[in-house]
Amino acid sequence: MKSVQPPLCPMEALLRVITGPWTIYILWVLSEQGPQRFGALKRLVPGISTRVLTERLRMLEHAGVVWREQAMTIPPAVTYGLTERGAELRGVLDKLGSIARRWEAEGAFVGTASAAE
Amino acid sequence: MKSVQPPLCPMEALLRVITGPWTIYILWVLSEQGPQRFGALKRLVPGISTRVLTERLRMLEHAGVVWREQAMTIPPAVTYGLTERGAELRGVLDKLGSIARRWEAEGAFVGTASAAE
DNA sequence: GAAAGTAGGCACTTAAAAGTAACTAGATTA
DNA sequence: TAATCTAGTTACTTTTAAGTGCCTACTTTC
Repeated sequence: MKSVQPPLCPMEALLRVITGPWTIYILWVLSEQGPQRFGALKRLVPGISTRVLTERLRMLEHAGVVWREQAMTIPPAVTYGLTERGAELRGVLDKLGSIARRWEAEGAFVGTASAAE
Repeated sequence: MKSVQPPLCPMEALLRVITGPWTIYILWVLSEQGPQRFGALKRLVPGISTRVLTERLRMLEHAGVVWREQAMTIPPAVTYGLTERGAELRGVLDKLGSIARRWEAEGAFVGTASAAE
């Protein structure tokens, strides 16, 4: 038995890609700091577990939002960066971000969760 | 012991508002069909449980995205609709939606989950 | 010869989110 | 008199996601 879930929207699919606790943060870092290696990325997203970071990167890669480049050297070096699609996404996310900041200033998120504490 | 969670972004806060399985769907319905009463809304979002619908509406109301109007009649009649903030949100969501549709056409979400099955 | 560094994989546990179902109140209708 | 309608609430269960820690392979460095 599976949950019902709204079926239609491609939007749901997109949101399922960009949401989840750390995803936007990762995209943000890749966008601001440029392409990063796995370890560096992990350090730049403090608190994330390898497991989740790996999973998110796989998912983003699969959706074509980030690219992955593996150098077959012996301590393997893997680098991740934003694709064109990722950049495109960032455009909208920036707009969303400016709304978010304004709303925050207006106090929209006060008790919504993730407030202080 | 609490989970760490990325602290900074107001964006995370906003995304926490608009995500969750049914939220956008609800916003979409309110945007397309206009203000609706609770029961009608539930019928327009097939498969959702009262529990989740209530919770989402409370959260959206709290964030100032939807308004709630209760007529104190005896079978109580409660109506929900989009606020100005909700309309503003819809603007961006539309953009995100057009990206989503394009990406879908390009096959971005094929194995991302929520694909056919 | 031992330790460290890279990019994860795998198994196990825990916590959060969602589903399910039963229940409320008072007027109206059959 | 009993059932129905509205807009939920509450308790309980299930599902899903996330966190934690341990393990690998090979080379270079100490």
